[in-house]
This record gives sequence, C-alpha cells and structure tokens, in this order.
Amino acid sequence: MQWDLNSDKPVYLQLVDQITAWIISGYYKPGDKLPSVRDMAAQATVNPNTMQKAMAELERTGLVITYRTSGRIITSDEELIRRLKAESARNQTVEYLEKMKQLGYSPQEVPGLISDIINNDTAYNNADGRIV
Amino acid sequence: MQWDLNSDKPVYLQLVDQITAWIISGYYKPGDKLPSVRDMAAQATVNPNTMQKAMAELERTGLVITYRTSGRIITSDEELIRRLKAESARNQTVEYLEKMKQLGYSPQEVPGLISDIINNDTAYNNADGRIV
Amino acid sequence: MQWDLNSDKPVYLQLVDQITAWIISGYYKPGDKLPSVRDMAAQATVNPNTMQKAMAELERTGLVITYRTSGRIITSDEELIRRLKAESARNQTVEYLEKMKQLGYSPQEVPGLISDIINNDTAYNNADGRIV
Amino acid sequence: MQWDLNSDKPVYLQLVDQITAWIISGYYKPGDKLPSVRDMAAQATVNPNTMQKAMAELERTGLVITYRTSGRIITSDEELIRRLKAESARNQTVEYLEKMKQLGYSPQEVPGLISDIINNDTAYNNADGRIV
DNA sequence: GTGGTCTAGACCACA
DNA sequence: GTGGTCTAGACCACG
Repeated sequence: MQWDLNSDKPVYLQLVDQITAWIISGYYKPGDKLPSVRDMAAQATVNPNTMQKAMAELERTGLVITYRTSGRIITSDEELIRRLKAESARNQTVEYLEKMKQLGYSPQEVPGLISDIINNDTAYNNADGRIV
Repeated sequence: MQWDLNSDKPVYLQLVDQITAWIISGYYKPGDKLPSVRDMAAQATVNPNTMQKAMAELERTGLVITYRTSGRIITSDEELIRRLKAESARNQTVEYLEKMKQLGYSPQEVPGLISDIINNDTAYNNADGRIV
Repeated sequence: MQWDLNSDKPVYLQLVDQITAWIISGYYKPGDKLPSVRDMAAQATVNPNTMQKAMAELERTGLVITYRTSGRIITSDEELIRRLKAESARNQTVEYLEKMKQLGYSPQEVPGLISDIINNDTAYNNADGRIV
Repeated sequence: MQWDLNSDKPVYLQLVDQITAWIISGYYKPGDKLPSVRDMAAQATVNPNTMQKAMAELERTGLVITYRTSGRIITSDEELIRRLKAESARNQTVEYLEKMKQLGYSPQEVPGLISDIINNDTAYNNADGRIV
C-alpha cells in the first residue's frame, strides 16, 4: 500500500486519514496486528514522532487498541468499523457536493461529471500520483 | 456571502479557495469591484495581512486585478474563469473518487451513494452549511 | 515625449528622473517655460499632488525655478546642466557596471554585450514598451 | 558577502535581487544549502518575515528549493540559472541604454563613457561599494 | 532548530 | 480611504 502525502494539511492528520481508510476498506482486517510505529514511520518516510501522534489519535477514536507489551491491533468491533465507514462515506460525499455547489454545479449535474471522468480511462487511471 | 474557515489548512489558502469559488460560480461577476482588503478582512474576521496574502495569490493566478490606489476588480477574462472552473471541478471530483476508492467504494457505486443523499432531503438540505 | 512609469519606485521620484533627463538631454531648453503642473499631471496620468511633489524636488536641485506669478521655467544656468549631465551619466554607468559585476561580468566583457544588443535591431528598437 | 539595501524599492525585492545575483554569479553554487531564514534576516538586519517573503519569491522562480524541515538549497538546474543570467544581463543593459539615451547619449557613444570610467582606476575602484 | 503562518500595529505613496 | 510593506512577537508542525 502506498502513502500519499501532500502539504496542505498536517501530516499526522493525513496519516490518520489513510490508516482509517485502510481499516474501513478492509485492507487492514479487524484484530490484525499493526506493524511497529518505527516500521510504519520508515515506510511512510515520516518521523516516528509524527506516526506516534497519528496512532494516539487512532486510539482515541477506538479504531486501534494498544497492548502495552505486545504492540497494537485493529479493533475487533466490526460494528464500529461499519458505522465509521458509512459515516465517513457520507461526510466525504456531502463535502464534495458542497464544494461542487460552490463551483456552481447542482447535485443533479454531478453524476454526469463523474462518469465523464471514469470513462476517461487513460487520464484517470494514471492520475494516481496527482497532486491537488 | 458567508466565510467558512476551519483549521485544517492555512487560512490564507482557504480564503483563496473561497473567493475563487465565488468567482467561478458567478457570484462575483467578471469586472466586479471587490471590497477593500480591510473590509474583507474584517468581514472574515481575519487579519488584514492575511487577506492581503490571499489577494496576492489571486492576483498571481490572474483572477483578480489590482489598481494600486483604487481597489481591485475581478478579471474580465471569461475564458480564464471557464478554464479554472472546469479544472477545479475535475480536481475535486478526482480527489473525491480517490477517497471513496480508499474507503472501498468502486467508482460505479458512487452515483448511488450520491442520490441516496440528495433524496434524503431533510438531513441534506439542513446540513447545508458544513460538514467538515 | 512619453512618460514611462513602472511600479518599483515611488512615482514622484520617477517623474523627477524623467524631467531631469529631458532637461539634461536638451529636450527642454534652458529658460523654457514649463507647462502647468495640472497639464503635466494630466499628460502623465498622475495625480496633480504627485506632480507637484516632483516639481518641489526639482526646485531643490536648482534645475527648475518658480516665479510665483508666471509659472516655472528651466534654469538658464547651462553650466549647472552640463555638470549634472556628466554626473548623472557617470552615476548611471557606475551603477550599471556594478550590477553587471554582481552578475559575474567583468567591465571588459560589457561592451561586447552592449553591441550584441544594439545590433539586434528588431528586438531592441521595439523594446520601448518593455517593463523591467 | 555584504547586504546592500536602500529605500528606493521594497526591501524584499532588493533581497530577491541580491540573492539572485549571488546565485547567477556563481557565488552561491547549485545545490548549496542556504543559511536559515532567521540567520539571513539577522545578517541583513531585516525582519525574518521580510526575508521569508523574499525566499517565497525565489522559490516561485525556481532558483531555490525548500525542504520543509531541513532548510533550503539552490536549485541544481544549471540551465535555469544560465537562462536567468542571460535574461538579467540583457534587461540591465537595455535599461541602462534607455537611460543614457534619455540623457542624450547615443548607444554608440556609450562604450567610450564606460572605458573612461574603467580606466579611471582610483576613483572607480574605490567607489566599488555603491553609488546610488 | 527549520520553515510557515498569523496577528497587531505602524507607516508610506497615491487619489 | 486604497493597496503595499515592514516590524515585532507569537505559535505550530516537523525532525
């Protein structure tokens, strides 16, 4: 999996977002053991302090649980995960619709825009590295 | 119009984004005179210097033109505005699809989510302001 | 004659420089009567206050003399003009050589650069409107 | 190296000019690390914010690259530097010729003036620092 | 310690 | 009153 950081937002919050997304999407499974902070930091080319801060945040939300002696695991509370997934999707969508409205697009016009982009295979599939 | 600032991003960039959106959406028309820096700053409850920095940025993009002693106007280059609008919409959409993909939704599932929310009139219409 | 203002320097100083140059170069002759401040301001598309400030400066140097009742004239002291011309040319040249030295050109290389530009007729002759 | 500021121009632009000249002239080499903003500001006896503004400008031109937490370096793009050098020399020269023309010297007379000054060793070599 | 942002408050040139 | 610049001093994220 690939870390994708930009500079408009505190890095530690971006880490929180990404890890959350990985849990929600099932890429990290409930009960899974997480790599050490050191390793994850190295992998994201980030200072361990920063990753540590992100993990603290994740513990606060309950998505990650720390066992003093044996590292961290993903929560097994699948209901929590499901709830967060729905909530997160809704938030992203509302936020997106809001932005599009600001730009002058009605919610009814939006699906058209989306399919335009999806069908635009070449550009979109390669857009991975994009910096917004 | 209402200023809507949060702390995820430098304030001056949020100012840039909002003003840009107002221009792009046609709320500010090409050739319109902008309020003075001091007034806009006061209205956004932000330091004049911060607003100034935002305006400098807007000038750099060409959306706004400064007359040293008599204020600023929106560019009359409608082509520029149209281009920025399309570009901006595309960026927002790609970013949104990217996030949804991270959450585990394929681009094909997305339109369904959107219509769910649109039809959910009560909640969405009231949520209007902001869900950050 | 054409006014050529840019924005890097106080406008009134640029006016001083230009009028000085016109006197020195003989475009304005010793003893000539100057147009009214109002007219010159209008012609330079500048506020009369600003032109006034420039004239005050020119009086200080002695290049311009004010007769309360009958306007302003250029000094008849040709010796003063000749001295200022030599001085001014020298200052400009030293300043220029200094800048070129900063860029890494020795004074010996400079004449070559100049002739390159002079012979580059098209570009140089049209360069009039140039903004540096 | 020595900072040389006057009040004809915004300070931050003068900082930009000087640093640019140091890069262009090779005094700062491609890839060199720059001193911290705070240090440079102190050395130039200028407010750190002002120096910061200058650096932002330099970054915009691409001459300088910022690593958020570990300082700045001069670009390694030697081609860019070479291009800016030529461009800058041309601008200075055209501007100078323009001023001399205003004073009543034809471009053909100029080289003579220059050699007069160069050969005038004592005065010129001591004037070194600045004749503004 | 590094860059970056923000505020508060002042001053300037210009109209 | 308009934009623009500058200072002083503070705080933040990151390493």
